[in-house]
Amino acid sequence: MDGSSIDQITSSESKSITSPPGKKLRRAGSVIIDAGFEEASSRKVPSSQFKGVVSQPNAQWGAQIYDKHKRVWLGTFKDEEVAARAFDVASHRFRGRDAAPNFNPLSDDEIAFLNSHSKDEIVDMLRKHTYRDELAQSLLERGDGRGSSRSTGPDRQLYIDWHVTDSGLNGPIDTGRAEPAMLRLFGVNVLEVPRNSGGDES
DNA sequence: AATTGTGTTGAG
DNA sequence: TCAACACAATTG
Repeated sequence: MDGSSIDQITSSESKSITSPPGKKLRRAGSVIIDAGFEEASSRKVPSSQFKGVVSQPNAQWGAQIYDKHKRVWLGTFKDEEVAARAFDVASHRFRGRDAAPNFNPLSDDEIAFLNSHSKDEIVDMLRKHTYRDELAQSLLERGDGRGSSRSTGPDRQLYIDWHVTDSGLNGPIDTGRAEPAMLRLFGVNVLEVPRNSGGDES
């Protein structure tokens, strides 16, 4: 596809945006648990406070949802929150409005995206950790279909930062080029960087 | 060997 | 429906 020069992340010491991808970012507005108690001998992993999230023996987190007496595995995740939101996504897709999400209800855009895919597809995305990108991709290509020609402008690049939003989108978004307005509409911080910067990131 | 995902059980 | 636990299947 676009094998040539994906996105050169210009370092850009701009203060408006936070750290570049690859760095662990702090999340805001999340629930912080206090895992204060631990038994002396038992190595039992602490149970998750989130629905649909189970701890794995390896100190990771698994997400699962039950559909018709059957367990549907949603994959394993490094972060408890991500696993919890994976459940939220699946929950919305499986049970529609009856879903009991761990976090805020999903945005209309995301729900529309969910409804445009089968359960298996959504589960597959979650398990392969590609849901976020698929969702972003879908939203970026949406619209009136008229502004798409302009989005391919080669003289600008977008640096996209992320943070946890109410709509439930998090993680880095890989967009070659897209309409900033579209991204902002989705609650993503977008910084347009002129190409001549060409800095490197540390 | 390490990790993921399933079998299974038991509680709500 | 839900998750804890045990362990088989899978992956590196």
